Amino acid sequence: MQLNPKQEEAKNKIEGPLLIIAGAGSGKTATLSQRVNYMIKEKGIVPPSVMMVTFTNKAASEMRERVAKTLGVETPRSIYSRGNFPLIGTFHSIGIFILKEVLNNFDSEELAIGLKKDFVIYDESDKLSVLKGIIKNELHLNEKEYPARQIAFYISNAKNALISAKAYEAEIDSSIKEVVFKTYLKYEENLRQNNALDFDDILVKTLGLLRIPKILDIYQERYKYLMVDEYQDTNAPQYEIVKLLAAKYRNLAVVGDDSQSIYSWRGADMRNIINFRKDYTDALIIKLEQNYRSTKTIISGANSVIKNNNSGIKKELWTDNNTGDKINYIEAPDDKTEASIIAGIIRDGTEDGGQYADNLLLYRTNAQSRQLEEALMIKNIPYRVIGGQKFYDRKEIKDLLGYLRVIHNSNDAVSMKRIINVPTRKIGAKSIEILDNYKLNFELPYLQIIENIDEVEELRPAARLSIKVFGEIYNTLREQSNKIVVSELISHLVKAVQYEEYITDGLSTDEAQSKKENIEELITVASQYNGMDPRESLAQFLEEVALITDMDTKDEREDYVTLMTIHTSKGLEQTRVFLTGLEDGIFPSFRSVGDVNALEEERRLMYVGMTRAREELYISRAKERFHFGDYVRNPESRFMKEIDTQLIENYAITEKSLGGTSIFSSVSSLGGTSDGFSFGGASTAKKVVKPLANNDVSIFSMGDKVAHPKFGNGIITSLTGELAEIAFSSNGIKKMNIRIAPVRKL
DNA sequence: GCAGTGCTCGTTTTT
DNA sequence: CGAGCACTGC
Repeated sequence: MQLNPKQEEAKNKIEGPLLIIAGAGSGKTATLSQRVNYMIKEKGIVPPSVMMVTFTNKAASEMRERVAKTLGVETPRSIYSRGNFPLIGTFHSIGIFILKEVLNNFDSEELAIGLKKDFVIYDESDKLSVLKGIIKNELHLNEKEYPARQIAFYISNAKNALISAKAYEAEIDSSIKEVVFKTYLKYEENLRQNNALDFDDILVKTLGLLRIPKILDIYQERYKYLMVDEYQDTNAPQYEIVKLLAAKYRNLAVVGDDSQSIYSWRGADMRNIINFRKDYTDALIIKLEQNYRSTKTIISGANSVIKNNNSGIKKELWTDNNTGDKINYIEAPDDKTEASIIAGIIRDGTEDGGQYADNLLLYRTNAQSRQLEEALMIKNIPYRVIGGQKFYDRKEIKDLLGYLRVIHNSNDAVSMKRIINVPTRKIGAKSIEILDNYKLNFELPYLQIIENIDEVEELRPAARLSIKVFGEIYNTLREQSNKIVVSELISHLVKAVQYEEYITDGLSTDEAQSKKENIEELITVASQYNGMDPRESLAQFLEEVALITDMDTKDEREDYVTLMTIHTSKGLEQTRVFLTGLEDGIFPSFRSVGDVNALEEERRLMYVGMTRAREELYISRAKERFHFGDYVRNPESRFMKEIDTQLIENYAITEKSLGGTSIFSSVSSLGGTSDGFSFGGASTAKKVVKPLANNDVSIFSMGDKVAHPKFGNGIITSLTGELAEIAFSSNGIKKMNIRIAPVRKL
């Protein structure tokens, strides 16, 4: 791609500080990748001295791909590209990279950051379980009064503001903060003992290392050229990390758009980009305002919304593209109809030769995806939901990862508690509590306690025996982890602990099948590390799964509609975009309406959503929405009123566009009795309300094999009229009315 | 020790 | 409405 003069200028400015204000769709990625190319090919800069920070793993891998192409080398699959290549990753992945490298080369006692090598990363639920334990068992407080989620929120905010546990004492101005302080102290101690860190710590600990002069020196000397994308969304630790790394050579290019700053709730501070020129008074500032993505209409619409914000850097997006169609506004009577109209438009679009993949469906909150999914299912439209309940949050995946984590680090108490009795091996809550206390008092890894379990006198002999049995499995797996790569280790582990038997028992065949498929997928992901040193493959795999999100996984094989939150869509673009749920209370969120700053952030979110569209933009709202158990009527979103009316065309709701709702509403009115059936095609199988079956009894006879969604497969052992006795292979004999039961002949 | 049941409570947005 | 949780009865 040929760069325009401003992009060219940004490409050529290599030395010294540079701020690129890159509007939506202004060719930022092309500029950045060509800039890297220019540095290396024209300026003779060695690739490993370049560091580039992106916002998502997906952006990082795309950038790696582009850079690899221009350099004519193979794309490194991760940040550990030992070869002659720039370091490209998110703040978090680069942080882990630095932490691991430093901990492998320096004495951890000397570094004093409370972390040793082979650390584990705790996710949200791990964090909550630690906090719950502290609140309940150590502080003896009522969890209802002090919910772990709320405490976690305070602690996370403190970390993002670089306030340590000790320093938090100065923050106390309420009884809740008093509790936060106490919990925070114990939480940090707990992490240290488990050799674990949470997500916020990745940045805080990395910063801690870089504050050590001799460490900082290494990284300043190695990475002399720095680039940071989405700079408007950096938080305090990230800002400090960049500042330190850039302090010596000052070759720092930051890219961003204050109009697209949407993460302040996560500690991001827009002032970092606005004040860049104050931090680096000699900075060159380049504004990329020409949009190559969208029609004139869409750009005008987005501009008319964002101009209602007061804060920010002055700029205006413009385009040479066609005027294009008007923005379609759908005002549906209710949320079901809203979804159904959208599904109808998508279907009609494909009948005219379009692709499902041309459509992007956006919403404010993940919960809104449900209605849309149902409407798509009814019309048999393939789709994929990004985000929401993530693959790695599923029980079977968390269980197996729990095993891998305790194999990797036997100090990891959270994972140990998770798996020591999964599948059940008669190690109950009481025994786990005794082990826990023992570990806490003697500061021993689980491995050692288990090996010397006979010394734990509080345990009954039966419990001791159960733990010994577990200990043998655990030891075998640990030994194997040195000999076989992680993908094989998972297969072994599934067999060793009889995990498949565990999921087959007590679950329907459908559920068990989907869990098995998930395990298969996990093994597939892990097999990327085949051929590596076994221990190293385990370590890297665990790191990957800790940092990866759903949106990072590539899926280019099929034609499907994509659904995601507006936040997740930042950086993406699509031919036709639907922005749904434009109602005050939903978007903007009811939590923001009273607060000017929060409202401005919501408006920026609206701007982000609108500017995702290339050709067609649909905006929709429902006059009535089934929200919390009953119907609510939200007024039209204030953002809708901010769009120039001349740009809008009201979508005419016809009989045809309503078609398809009737089937579903009659079904859902039955309520109550529901049986899930999975929908083929989409990867996320969802439940749908289904009426009672009305089977033809005459097709069944004694000895027939049948399938039941709850009980699995079975054989009809007796049949009198409609009443059948069915022997299920894993659920025993059940009596049921075969006409209305959800059974299927095999 | 564990499954099954009834209860409560809740909802932004994510690396 | 539904996930998650405490409680109860084996």
